[in-house]
Amino acid sequence: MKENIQQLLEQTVAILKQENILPADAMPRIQVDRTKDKSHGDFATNLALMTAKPAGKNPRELAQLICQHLPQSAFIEKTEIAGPGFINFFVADNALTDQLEAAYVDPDLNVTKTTSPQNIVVDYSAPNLAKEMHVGHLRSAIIGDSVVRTLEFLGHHVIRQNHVGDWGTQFGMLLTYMERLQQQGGEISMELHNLEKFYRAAKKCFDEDESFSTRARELVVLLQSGDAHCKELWQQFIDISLAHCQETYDKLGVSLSRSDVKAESSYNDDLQNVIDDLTQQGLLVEDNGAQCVFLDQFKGKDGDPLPIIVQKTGGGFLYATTDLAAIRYRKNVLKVDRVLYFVDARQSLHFQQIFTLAKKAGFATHAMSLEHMAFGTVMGEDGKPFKTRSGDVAKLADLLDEAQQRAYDLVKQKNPDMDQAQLKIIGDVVGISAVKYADLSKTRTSDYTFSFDSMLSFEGNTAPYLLYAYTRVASIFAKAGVAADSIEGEIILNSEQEKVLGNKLMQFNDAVNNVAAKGLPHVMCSYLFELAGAFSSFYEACPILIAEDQAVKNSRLKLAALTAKTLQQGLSLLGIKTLERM
RNA sequence: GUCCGUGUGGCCUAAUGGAUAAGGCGUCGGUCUCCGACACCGAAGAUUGUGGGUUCGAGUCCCAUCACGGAUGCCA
Repeated sequence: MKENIQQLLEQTVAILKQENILPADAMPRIQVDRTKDKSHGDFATNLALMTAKPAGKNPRELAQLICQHLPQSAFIEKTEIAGPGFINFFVADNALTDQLEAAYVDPDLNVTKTTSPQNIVVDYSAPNLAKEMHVGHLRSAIIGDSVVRTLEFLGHHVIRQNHVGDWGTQFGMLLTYMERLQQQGGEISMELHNLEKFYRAAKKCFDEDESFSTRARELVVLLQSGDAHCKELWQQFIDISLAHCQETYDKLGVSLSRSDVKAESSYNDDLQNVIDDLTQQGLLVEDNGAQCVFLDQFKGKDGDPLPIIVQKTGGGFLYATTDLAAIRYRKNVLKVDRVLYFVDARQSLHFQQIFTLAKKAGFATHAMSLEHMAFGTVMGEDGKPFKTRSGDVAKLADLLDEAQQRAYDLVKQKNPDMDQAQLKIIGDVVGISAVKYADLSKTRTSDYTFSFDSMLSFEGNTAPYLLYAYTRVASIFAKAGVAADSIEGEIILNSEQEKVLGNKLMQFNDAVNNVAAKGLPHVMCSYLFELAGAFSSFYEACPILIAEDQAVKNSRLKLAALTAKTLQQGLSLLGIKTLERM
C-alpha cells in the first residue's frame, strides 16, 4: 500500500514539473510514512514540506496543489492537509481487506519479494576451534542466522560462510598435548570430549614445561609447512571440534552445517599472493621488520599513521591477511554483491581498515557492499561481561542446558499434570527460544544483559509471551474443528480492535524488508510483539467461536488464522519454532 | 592522546529528520457463570547527559562538553 502511494506521488511530481509548479530539476526523495496517530489517516507524506523551498511556495499551498494533481485511486478514500503541510492519506476499508485476503491465500503472506536477487555472503558464527564455544559466540550465530533466513525469504541467494579459526598458534600447543597423550597410550577422542578441559590442560603444560612449549612451537611450523603427522593430528582435532560446534548449532536451531564451514586455513595457499599483490601495487611498506600498509584515513596516536600489518616479522601472516584473501575469494569465485560480517563491535577498526584496503587494492569491486554488522557484548547481571558464578567464561552448551532446564521447571509448574515427554519437548523449545529471542529483540549494536529470569518471563517482550500468544490462536482451530487455511467468507473489519489487528497484520511486509536492509532482527521482534498485543486485545473484545453470526465468526477466524500464520512466519525468520500447546 | 560506540520515566527497551517521545518491568486500580487470566482494560511516572548550532521541524544531523565502555603496530 505504501508502494502504491509512492507511485501516485511520483506521477504527481512529474505532472507538477510539466506544469512548472515544481522546477524540472527537482528530484525529491518521496517519503511515505505510516502515521502514529489515527487522526492523521493511515499514511502521510512530507513531500510538500520538502519541495516548498525549490517551488517557491508555502508548504500548505503546495500540498493543496499536490492533492489536486494526485491521480485517482481506488485505494485512497480521501486526503487531508494537516499541520505545517503534511498530506494525510486515508486508505479505503476494502483496500485493507483486499490485502488481508491476498495474504491469507498466499503461503508467503503476500510479502513483496526482491525484484533483483543478490548474491550475499553472510560471514557468521566463526568460533575459534581451539576451544569450546562460549557465551561470546551466541550473538553472531543467532543474529546472523536470523538475517540469513530473512534474506533468503525475500529471494536473495545467500552463501553462509562459517569462517572458523583453525589455524592459530594455539594449535601447536594442542597438537603437542595430543602427541603426548598418544605416547602415553591415552584415548585422544575421549579426552577431547571436553574441549575446554583439554585446552586448559594443554595450556598448563605449555606454561609450565619448557620441553613442551619448545615442541609446541616446532609443531606450529611443521603444521604450516604441511607435515603429514601434524596434519593428521590437526585434522582429528578439527573434526571433533567441528562436531561440537555442530551439536550446538543443532541445539540452537542455527541453520549452519558442515558444508558452510569455510575455515581460515582454506585461504592459506593464497596469503603469499595477497602480499605479492600488495607489493606490486606499491602499497606495502616494511616497518620495524613487519610488512604494513599505511592508509591516509587511519591515524594513530599523535597523528602517526596507523599500520595494517599483513605479515609479521619472521614471515607469519595475520588475520588481516586472511580477511583480505577471503574478500578476494568472494569477489573472484563467489561473485557476490554484498558481504555481511556478524562480528563483535570491538573489531570495527579492523574491518574499516580491511574494507578500505580491499577496495583500494582491487580485492573488492567498488560496487560490492562490505558491511560490518557489529554487535555489543553480552553482560552479566552485575554489568560486567558475562561469566559463570565461578568466574569462568560460560560454556555455551551448559548455558543452553540450563535455559532448557529452567524452562522445563517453569512449564511443569504451570502444567503439573502434563506428561514428562511433552514437558521435555516444550521446555526445550521454550528454553532455546528464550535465549535467542532475548538476544534478537535488542538493538544489535548495543550491549545486552543476559538474564534467565527476564528472558523466561511470560510478561513483556519475550519468547514465552509470543509462543503463548501463538498457542492461544492455535487452540482456537483445534476447538473449532476447522482447518486454518480453508475458511469460507470474507474478512469484515467492524470493531476498532479488528481494524487495529488488520492494519498490524499488513505491516509484516515492512518489518521483513527492514530486517533485510539493515540487518536488525529486533525490528521483527518489536513487530511480532505488537502483533501479539493487537491480537490479544482483539481476542478479549471480539468473541470468535461464539460470535453473533456465521459471517462474523468466519471473518474473525480468518483474522486469527492470518495472525497465527504471521506469528509463525515471523518467528521462523528469527529461527524460532512455534508450539501448538504449552 | 586519537578514533569508534553508548547516554531516553525508578529499572529495561523502542522510535528511515516529522505531528502529542512508543512499549515492557515494577507500582497503583479494575476485569474470569464467557473461545487458554501465562490474558486484557485503566492510572501515575520523561525538559531524551549538558550547552550551543543547522532546519518549517532534532532523541535522531553538526560543533563543544561531561560520563561510561571499547579500540589503538606484529592475538583473533
